Amino acid sequence: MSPTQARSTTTRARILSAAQAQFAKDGYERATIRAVASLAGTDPALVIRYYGSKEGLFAAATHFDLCLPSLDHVAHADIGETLVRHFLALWEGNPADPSLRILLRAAVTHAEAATRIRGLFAEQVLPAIRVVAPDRPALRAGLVASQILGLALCRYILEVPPLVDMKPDDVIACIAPTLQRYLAAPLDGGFTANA
Amino acid sequence: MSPTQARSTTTRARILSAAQAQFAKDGYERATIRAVASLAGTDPALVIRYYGSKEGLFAAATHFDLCLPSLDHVAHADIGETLVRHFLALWEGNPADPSLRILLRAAVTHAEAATRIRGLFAEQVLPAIRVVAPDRPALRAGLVASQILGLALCRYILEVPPLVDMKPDDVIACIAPTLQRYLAAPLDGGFTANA
DNA sequence: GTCTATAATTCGATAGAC
DNA sequence: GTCTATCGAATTATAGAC
Repeated sequence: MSPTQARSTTTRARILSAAQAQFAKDGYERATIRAVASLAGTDPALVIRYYGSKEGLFAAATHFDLCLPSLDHVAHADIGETLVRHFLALWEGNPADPSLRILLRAAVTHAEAATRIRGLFAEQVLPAIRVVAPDRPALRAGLVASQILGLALCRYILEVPPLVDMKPDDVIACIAPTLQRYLAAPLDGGFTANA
Repeated sequence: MSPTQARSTTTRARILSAAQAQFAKDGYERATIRAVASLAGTDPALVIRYYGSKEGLFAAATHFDLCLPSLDHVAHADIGETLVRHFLALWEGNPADPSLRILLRAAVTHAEAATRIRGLFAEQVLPAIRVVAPDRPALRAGLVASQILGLALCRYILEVPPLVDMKPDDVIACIAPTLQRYLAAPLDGGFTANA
C-alpha cells in the first residue's frame, strides 16, 4: 500500500469514527457533515467524497452484529439473564459499540434506521429465541424487544433515575425475570390465547 | 369577544393542533414551521407571532396530563393491568392524545423533551406508585417506565411485529404481569437487595 | 389580525485548484 | 489524496404593508 493510500484509509476510518460519535450524540438530523469533518480533523468535502452522501455515511456507521450467544447452551432457567447481560455488555462494553445508540437515537425519525432495528430482532434475536421457545417465538421476540429497547431508552438516552445510575448487576437482577417470563412462560396463563 | 379576536383564537388553536400533528409525525427537527402553517391553512409568520419561536411552539404542543387513576382504589392484584390499560387508552383513545407520541419522538434528540418525560414519571407516575408500594417506589417507577416506554416505542414508533398488530387486550395480557411484578414484587428475591 | 417579502443562517453537495 | 471556494436549497425569524 502506498503512503497516500495509507493516509486515505486512516482518514476514512477517522471520518467513520467521528460520524458514529456524532450520530450517537445528536441523532441523524442534528449531526452535520461539517461537525463530522471537524471532529475527524478533515474537510467536509472529503466526507462526501468517501461516503457519497449523508445517508451513505449513516449506513456505513450502523453496520454491526449483535453477536448473540447461543441460548441452547445455557440452562433453560438462565436464558433471561443471559440475554439482558449480553445486551448490557453491548451497551457498556469497553469500548462500547455506538451502533445501537446510533440506531435508537435515529430510528424515531429515520425510517431506514427503524427498519434496521426491526431487522436486528427479526434476523438475530428471533432465531436465537426460536431455538429455546418454539411456540410463538415472534411474539416472545417482540416482548423481549419492548423491554430491552425500553431499558436502553430509559438508561442511556433519557437517563431516567434511578435506572441510569444503577450498577449493571442490579439492572440485570430486575430485568432478567421479565425476559425469562417472555421467553419461557406457558401460552395459557402467562399469555393470552389469541395473541 | 370581537369577531377578529375570535378568529385569532381559532387560528391559534388550528396552529397548535397542526403543530402537534407535525411534531408527532416527524419529530422536532423534521417538523418545520412552514409545514405547520400549511397544515393549519395559515402563514408561517403567524406561527412565530403567536408562539414566539419553534421552541415555544413545541413547549405549547406538549403540555398535558397523564390523568393517572388512583391506584389505591383498585385491588392490589390488578394494579399492573390497570396501569398498562390506562396507558394504552392514552395512546389509542379516540381521539388519541398526540402528546406522548410527540414527546417520545422528540426526546431522543431534544434535551427539554427528555426532561419533560422524566418529569412525567417523577411527578405523576411515582406518586401514584408510592401509594401502593412504599418500598423503593423510585426504582419501581423507573422499571415501569422502561417497560411502558419500550412498549410504546416498539408498538407505535418502530412498529415492531407482532406488537404493532396485536389487539389491545392481548397486549395488556402480556405486559400487565410484568408491571405487576415491578409494582408488587418483594425486595428480596424479585429484586436485588442493593438496587 | 393576516399576509407578502425578505433578511440571515445553515445545510448538503459540487467544482476545481494544488 | 486533500482542501478552498462556492452553489443551490432549505430553514427560522423579522419587517412592514394591507
